[in-house]
Amino acid sequence: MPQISGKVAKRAAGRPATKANAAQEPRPVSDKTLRKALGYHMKRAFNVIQTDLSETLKPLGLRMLTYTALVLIVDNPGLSQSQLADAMDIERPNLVVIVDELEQNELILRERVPSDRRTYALNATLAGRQLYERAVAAVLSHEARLLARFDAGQLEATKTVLQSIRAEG
Amino acid sequence: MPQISGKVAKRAAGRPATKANAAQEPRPVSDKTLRKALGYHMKRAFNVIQTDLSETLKPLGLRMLTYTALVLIVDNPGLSQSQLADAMDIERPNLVVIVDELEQNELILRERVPSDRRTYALNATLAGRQLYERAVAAVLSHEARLLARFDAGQLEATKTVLQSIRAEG
DNA sequence: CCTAGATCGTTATTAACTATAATTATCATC
DNA sequence: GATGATAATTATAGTTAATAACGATCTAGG
Repeated sequence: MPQISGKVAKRAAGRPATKANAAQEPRPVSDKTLRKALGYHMKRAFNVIQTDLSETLKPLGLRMLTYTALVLIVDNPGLSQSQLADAMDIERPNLVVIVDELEQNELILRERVPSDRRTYALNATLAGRQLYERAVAAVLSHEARLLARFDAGQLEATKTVLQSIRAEG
Repeated sequence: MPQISGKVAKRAAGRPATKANAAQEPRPVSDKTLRKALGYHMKRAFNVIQTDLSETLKPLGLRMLTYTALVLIVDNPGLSQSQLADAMDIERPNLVVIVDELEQNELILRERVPSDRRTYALNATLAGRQLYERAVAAVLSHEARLLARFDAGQLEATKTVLQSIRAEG
């Protein structure tokens, strides 16, 4: 899942520029057509953010999906796996292993609810809530550093666009 | 790869609201903590755009990766697989099957270059260039429809932020 | 009551994308 | 000419996503 970035720079730096290859100097690959689409920029930017996020979470023993699930469980105590899967936009079968992992790490509990014995009420343990605090702080501070150079107006416009794209579906 | 979206709406719509469940009406799941991070909005927005893109490309027999590769090959005739992999930010081994697929569909050619017989010069066929035209037009018009409601300033700010994120790595 | 249909969590399976190590052929350099 | 680097490839494994199907349970209509 972590994606390597910045290879173009590595390539460009590592050229000895001898007489032999001076002629066919590897001209940088043009992405003039791709860059007309916002989705292209979004994929590249998302790769960067996702890699950064993964490295932030790794020392805490979390991945992006387990982080997302843990945060939603802490913020919404007692929710069901179906609700959680809906909130995460993933299929119910794929959530099972995520909840399994959180449960095995004793970060959450699957509790039976008497009124509907088909469902589990998901609740975080104390350790889960403590990890939540550390993980959320780490994620936000990491991202703040990554976005430090932008002004609030730019970020607000970006957030607005991204949110509205999501809303339309 | 296409991700289902809009499930929350489906769920909310399908409730009969009888006496029994009126009490524990499924309150919408709160993402108040997650939404503090721009990466969260980016993932959701990217899912929407990616799903839209995949559906746009499917009738043309392309996926996101084969589309990206085809566009870069048409725009950069004769480039090598290493250059292409670098431009796409994927590992060289993973590019092989993509180039295989484009070649089997007779959209591109792997041509030996005499000056360096280790590399292939990738070039699009006539069919490849024709499909390129149709695919690029389809992608841009689809995205234009998806982004129609935003003004140019918002989109420009978004593009600037996304590009700079990518540049920093 | 009680049967039919729906929902919840689950298993199994498949496909797509990503990442790493190792191999072969070729090139560059000393 | 030997040594090391590069290009493409093979093999492999890990992660994520999508679908079908099942048992248990709930809901609704007769």
